Amino acid sequence: MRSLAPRLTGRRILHARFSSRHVVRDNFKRLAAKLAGQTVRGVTRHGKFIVAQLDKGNLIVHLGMTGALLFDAPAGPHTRAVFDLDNGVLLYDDPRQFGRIEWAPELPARVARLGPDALHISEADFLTLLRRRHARIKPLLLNQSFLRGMGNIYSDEALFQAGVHPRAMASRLSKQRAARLHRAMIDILGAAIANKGSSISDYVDAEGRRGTFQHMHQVYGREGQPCTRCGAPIRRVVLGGRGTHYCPKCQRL
DNA sequence: TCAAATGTTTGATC
DNA sequence: GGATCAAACATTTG
Repeated sequence: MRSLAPRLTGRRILHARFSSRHVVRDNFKRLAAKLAGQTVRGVTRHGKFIVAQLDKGNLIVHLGMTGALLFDAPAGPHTRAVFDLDNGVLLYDDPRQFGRIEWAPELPARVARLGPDALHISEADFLTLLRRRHARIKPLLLNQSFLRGMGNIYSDEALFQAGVHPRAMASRLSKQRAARLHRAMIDILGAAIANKGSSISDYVDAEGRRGTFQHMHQVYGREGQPCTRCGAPIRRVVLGGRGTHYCPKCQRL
C-alpha cells in the first residue's frame, strides 16, 4: 500500500489484459473494457483487500498468499495481469494464483462486511467481540469476518508478545490478557509495516523491494529454536489448518 | 523421489 | 449461525 498508492493515484489505465482464470473470474474482455480509459482516484485498503477507486466503480485486488503488484517489472511466467498506465506498467504476479482481481460498482458484501480493522479497533470493542466467541484465539484472529487484517505470521507474533496461548478460548480470556493482545496486535502490525513486511521467500512491495520484518520474528518459522525470552524450544502445531508457532513456557494455556 | 511445507479464502459439513 | 476442515495452485525444502 505504501509504495502502491502514491504511484497509482491519479494515473490513467490505458489498457489491461489478463491470463489467469483463477485470479480473474470475470470474462477477460469484459473486465478490460471496464477498466480502459479510467483514472485511479484513490487507493484504499479493506483488511487485506486493495481497492482502487476509479472514475466508475472499483478495481478490487487481493494478493492471496503469493500475489504481488509490481511497477515497471519484466513480465515473467507467473504474470497474471498487465495494466498499461499513462506513467508505466503495473504487473500482477502470482505463482499460486490464490489472489483475485475484479471490478465492482460498489464493494461486494464479502469485502464490505468484514470485521473491524485490527489496526483501528478499540480495546473495549475488541474485548466485547472476544467475549461472544466460543473459539480458539489463533484461528479466530485469522477469521476476517471477525477481525480484518491479521494474517498467520502476525497472529503468531502478536500472541507471543501478549503471552497468550494460541489454543486459548477467546471468550475466556481475562480483560488484562485481552488488553495485552490488543496492544500486541497493533504493535506487531505497526512494526511489520514500518519494516515493509516479512519476506519469507518472495514477498516484495510494489517497487520490488523485500521487507525486513522476518528478521524480527520471535516465533514464526523458529520451530525448535530457543525462545528469545526464556530459552525453551519454540513449538509448531497445526491449528485450523495453519502452522502455528508459540513458546510453551511463555504462552500458558 | 516424495511427502510436507508455504504468507489466504471459500465452500461443504457437522 | 458458528466452528472446523479440505481444496484451490505452484514451488521449495527436508
